[in-house]
Amino acid sequence: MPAVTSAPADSQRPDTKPRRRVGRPAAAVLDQDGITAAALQLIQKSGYDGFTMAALARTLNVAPSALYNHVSSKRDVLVLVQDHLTSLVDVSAFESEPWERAVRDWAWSYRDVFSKHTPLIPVIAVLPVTDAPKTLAMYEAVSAGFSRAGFPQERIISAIVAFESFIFGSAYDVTAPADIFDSGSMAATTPHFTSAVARLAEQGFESQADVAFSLGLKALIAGLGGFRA
Amino acid sequence: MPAVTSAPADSQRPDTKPRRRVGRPAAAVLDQDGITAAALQLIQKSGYDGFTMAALARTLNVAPSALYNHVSSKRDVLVLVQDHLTSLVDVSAFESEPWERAVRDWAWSYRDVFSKHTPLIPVIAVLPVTDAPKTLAMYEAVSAGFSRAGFPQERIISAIVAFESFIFGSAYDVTAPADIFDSGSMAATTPHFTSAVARLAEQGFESQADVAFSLGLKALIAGLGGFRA
DNA sequence: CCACTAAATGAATGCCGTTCATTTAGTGGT
DNA sequence: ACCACTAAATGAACGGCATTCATTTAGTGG
Repeated sequence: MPAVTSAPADSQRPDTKPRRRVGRPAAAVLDQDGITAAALQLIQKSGYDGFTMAALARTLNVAPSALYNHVSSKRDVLVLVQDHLTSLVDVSAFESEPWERAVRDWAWSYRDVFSKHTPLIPVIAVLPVTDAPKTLAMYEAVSAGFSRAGFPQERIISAIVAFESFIFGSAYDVTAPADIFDSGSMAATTPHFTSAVARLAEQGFESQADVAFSLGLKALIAGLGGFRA
Repeated sequence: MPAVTSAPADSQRPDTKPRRRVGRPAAAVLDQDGITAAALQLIQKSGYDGFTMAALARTLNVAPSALYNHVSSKRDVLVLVQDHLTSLVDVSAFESEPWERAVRDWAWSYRDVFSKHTPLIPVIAVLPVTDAPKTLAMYEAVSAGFSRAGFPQERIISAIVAFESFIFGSAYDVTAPADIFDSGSMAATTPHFTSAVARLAEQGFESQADVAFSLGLKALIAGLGGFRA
């Protein structure tokens, strides 16, 4: 028993409104690059909450379903955006600077890019590199830098993964509210923690996230750098 | 003009089915602990995709809307689960072992717990500690350990945050597919990376994620441990 | 005993991603 | 010049989701 939505069957030629375009347009309106660019713009304007297939389609003056001729899911769009963003990560220092400085610059740049795009982190973290050519290019540049710096081949990937893990985790920190560690009414029962938080706050100019990132990064560079021949 | 859904108005007392219970039950069926336990069970059985308010309600033999008497949103439930899971993280070594070993045990335990719950990471990472008492308790235990080990007060929080960032990032790695670094058809254009991947694979027994985690953790412990008085 | 409240129901709402039959404008082959 | 084919659009569905709300009812405290 189908629910009849009662479209009046008596309209012979309704033409109450000028028929909208349907069918193949003069030239293709959409392609993956256009979709990626529009997605990025939309995300910047409306955030990841406002990033819907419907909203994306609207900015492209197209029906939502049209997107699916060029992309197979919303996740696909996120992968495209991710890959584009990764191409913005600065790996140039690997070709001019000593390893320590190169890693440091790369790590900061990487963190800064994705701290504005943390919803992509779960996507990147498990994405096969095959699906993201620009990401693969970044890895190549970094691997080459590690290799040139004298890293033993069999440690390179592990070291990069360690850096990346730290970078992704730190990207979240950037977005955390400033008072995240305020223990409020529980302060009395957590004396060590509460005092440590107070001590940090009372002398902190720099952003908390930046201090922690700087500290950890230095440790990783010193520790992992020790593997070089 | 409300859309009339045409319920036949002629049924005086339909009683086609025995009326379901409605109204206040003998005793409250739900509370936050019960919801948390059920949520955790459901997540373990059906994963985070299968974790719906409707599904959760079903396992509790309750209408979905009933949950909202005890919890204000789905995110709330996730916070409850997160806090419970954090109480499973082992901090006991801070009371018996030297700092290096204690941090190591804590970090592995922390990573292992959340590698099975990565969808919670975006939640934890930005959650004020006030909203999660057991999480706060973990921080207290860890802060106390750092303090006892001679860490300067104003570095404690930053050091913990650095560890945590690394831990969260590494939790994602655990869930990544084994062939995530297979460069496929692009292998020719990424020689350094491809060879490094091959070298790692050819000698690797241990899980890739574990190797990277172990390496990075050692570096962080060595580097950050240097701050102790 | 009665007013009040906590706690349940189920119907409705408004999104969301995705699918599908259908339409149409170019394109390549004969 | 025609025609078969295809790429690319449309809009109407669909099913699922979190959440809201009026309503009902069983205990509870004064």
